[in-house]
Amino acid sequence: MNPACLLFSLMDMRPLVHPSVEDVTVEGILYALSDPVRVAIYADIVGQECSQNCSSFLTVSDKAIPKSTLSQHFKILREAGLIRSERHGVEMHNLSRCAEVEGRFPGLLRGIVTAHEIQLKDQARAKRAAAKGKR
Amino acid sequence: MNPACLLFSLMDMRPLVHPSVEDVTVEGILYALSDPVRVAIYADIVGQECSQNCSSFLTVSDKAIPKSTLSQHFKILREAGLIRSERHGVEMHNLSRCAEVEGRFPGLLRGIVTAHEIQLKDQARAKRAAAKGKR
DNA sequence: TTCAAGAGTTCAGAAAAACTGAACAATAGG
DNA sequence: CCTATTGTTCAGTTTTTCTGAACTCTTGAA
Repeated sequence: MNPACLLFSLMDMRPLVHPSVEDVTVEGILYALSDPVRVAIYADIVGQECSQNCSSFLTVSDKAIPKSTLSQHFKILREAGLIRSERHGVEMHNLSRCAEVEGRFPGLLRGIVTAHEIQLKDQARAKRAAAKGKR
Repeated sequence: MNPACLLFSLMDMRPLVHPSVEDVTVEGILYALSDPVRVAIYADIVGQECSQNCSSFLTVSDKAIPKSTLSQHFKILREAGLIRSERHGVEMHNLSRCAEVEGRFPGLLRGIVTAHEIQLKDQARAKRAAAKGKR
């Protein structure tokens, strides 16, 4: 048994599970980011300089997300190795592990985040065009 | 109604659905490639010079896949915009649309395929190390 | 110490999605 | 026409995801 796990179980704490970089899988990353809500959350965390707590995502792209669902989304992002979550008092700080993942899979996350940005811009442009066509 | 669709419906054929490049989504691509079987199929199609039919994947990485399941996997890859399928007589030829997707999302597919290759190499190395430890 | 409020997690039932055997279509070659 | 081959569709089963309710843990005030 891992000494850290033993310590944590003796202390009756449930530490958050973070895979080590070598245990991160491509499938896990792709699966985690194949959900619109999760990729929006991840893009936000990557884009922000300071870490974000979970509840700041109770509404993502004009859609209300129940906090139990949000908790699952964060768990999936965390266990895919995409983010690191740390308790700070009553709330959680989430920060991206993109540097680590970049070391193992160069170009992967950059490609995904860039593609996501391109898609957002295209959607915004299409929306403007549709609005212009109506009036 | 799209004239091509009308023609096809009059002819009672069911053409395969291929989204145009601008309708391809990041989520769709990530979802399609988040499955081990599908990413293996896709990597194979990308790697091969000539197009492959579906049944050549009835066993993927030492695992037998029912052909109904395989048909669904190909449908998902196709409707994500990752491959183009063409009937040639009784069988289907599948070829990659990576050049088109590269035009819309530069670096995305390269990053994913490269990451997949890195992971395969790491797994092979870990396997060799485990075998060496045993004997 | 006790109480209340806030952030997140866990659980279990409901809803949605994936898997797959069986039946089916479509084609090529006898 | 008959058969073999390739792939699709359908429906029932299995698996996964979603989410409201109850719960834990921490902070801060009384």
